[in-house]
Amino acid sequence: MVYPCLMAVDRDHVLRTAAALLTRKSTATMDEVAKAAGISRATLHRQFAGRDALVRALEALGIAECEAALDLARPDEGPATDAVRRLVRAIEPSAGLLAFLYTENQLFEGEEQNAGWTRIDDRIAALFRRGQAAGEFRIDLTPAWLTEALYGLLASGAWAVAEGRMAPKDFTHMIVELLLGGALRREEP
Amino acid sequence: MVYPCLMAVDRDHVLRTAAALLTRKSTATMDEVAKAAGISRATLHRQFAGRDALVRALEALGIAECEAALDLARPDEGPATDAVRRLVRAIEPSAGLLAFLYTENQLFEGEEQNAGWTRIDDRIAALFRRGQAAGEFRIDLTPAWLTEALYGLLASGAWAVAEGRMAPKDFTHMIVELLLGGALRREEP
DNA sequence: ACCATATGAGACAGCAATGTCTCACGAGAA
DNA sequence: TTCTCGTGAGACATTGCTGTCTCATATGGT
Repeated sequence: MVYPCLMAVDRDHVLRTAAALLTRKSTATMDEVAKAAGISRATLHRQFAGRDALVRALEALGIAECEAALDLARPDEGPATDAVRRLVRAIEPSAGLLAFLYTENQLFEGEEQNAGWTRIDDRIAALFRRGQAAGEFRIDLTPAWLTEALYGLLASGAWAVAEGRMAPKDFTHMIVELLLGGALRREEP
Repeated sequence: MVYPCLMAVDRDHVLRTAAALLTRKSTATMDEVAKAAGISRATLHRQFAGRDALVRALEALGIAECEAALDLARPDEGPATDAVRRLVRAIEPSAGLLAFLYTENQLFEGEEQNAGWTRIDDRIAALFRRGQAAGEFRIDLTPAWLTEALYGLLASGAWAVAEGRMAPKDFTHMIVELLLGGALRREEP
């Protein structure tokens, strides 16, 4: 019997290595990506038709991880505040990849973006909208902007951690507290 | 009499055009930059030795505009809350350029970054620290993170406006309210 | 042992952008 | 007019990355 393709595991490894590298250096060469993954450029090119295909695959990975994080966070259950905290916590391992894709997406200006992002945007925006409807969140900040801001804060946090300006363990707390509570000190109750 | 160089005004025009273009398309060619500025590639090359020099000049411009915005915002006067609002308002016209440089800075990973950014970081962090000392801001979010988050929100806001997902007039309000107040609805006093 | 398949190494051409050059044109000063 | 200087247009070589190819090797199943 022939097992024609056990590249699946390798493919995932390459993808994650590439994600880690491109997060740090978004202009890394195919050669650098290959070296980082411990394979030759030829093999890299066999698995991903070209740099474009690699980025697309990373995009698909990012989308899948976001969806998985959303599923894990149960955004429809309990207080929206807690759901947001669960979401950030679940999405933390993917934050670096997300930060890369967030800036890379600026390149896709002409073309239509992957429908997966729309789905994710909608699910996150729905969470914020639910929080507004429940009276937890203020209504003068639109769900779309809160979603956008969440992406921005995730990217900022990922970079801050990557460059050693923030301790990894503070990631979730810093993002959630700023996003939800803001910088202002609350009045004592 | 000979007037050897009235390129100063042109240089500024080219710089601002390049900033506007690179904000939208960060991989724009020297040729595209030149065409956008209404000059030939040769002239562009005469004013900026190369693409690197152009980006450096844009960085200097961004630093100068940030410093000017900080001066204008008087970060040491009055409540820190108001100072932050003044700062965001003053920095709004430069937000696009800032967003470009914010992502471009990820490229300078190896080299030391321009000292100007350190100065600006320090001034903004000092503002947040002052707010903390005055009891306006909570102390569990570090000034460094608040500074980083401000950059991230400025970039997110600039992109949201550029892509039509946010009205330009909402820019300052959305950023300041989220940064200071957060998404949570405040208890009625 | 034998065969199949994936891999690594490297050669190769193509391409896009860069940086440098020359030259002709035109506006402005003398 | 005449001279000068900045400019635009384009040619040119160079560079770095890409994508494709071949071939030798190693690994793993039969």
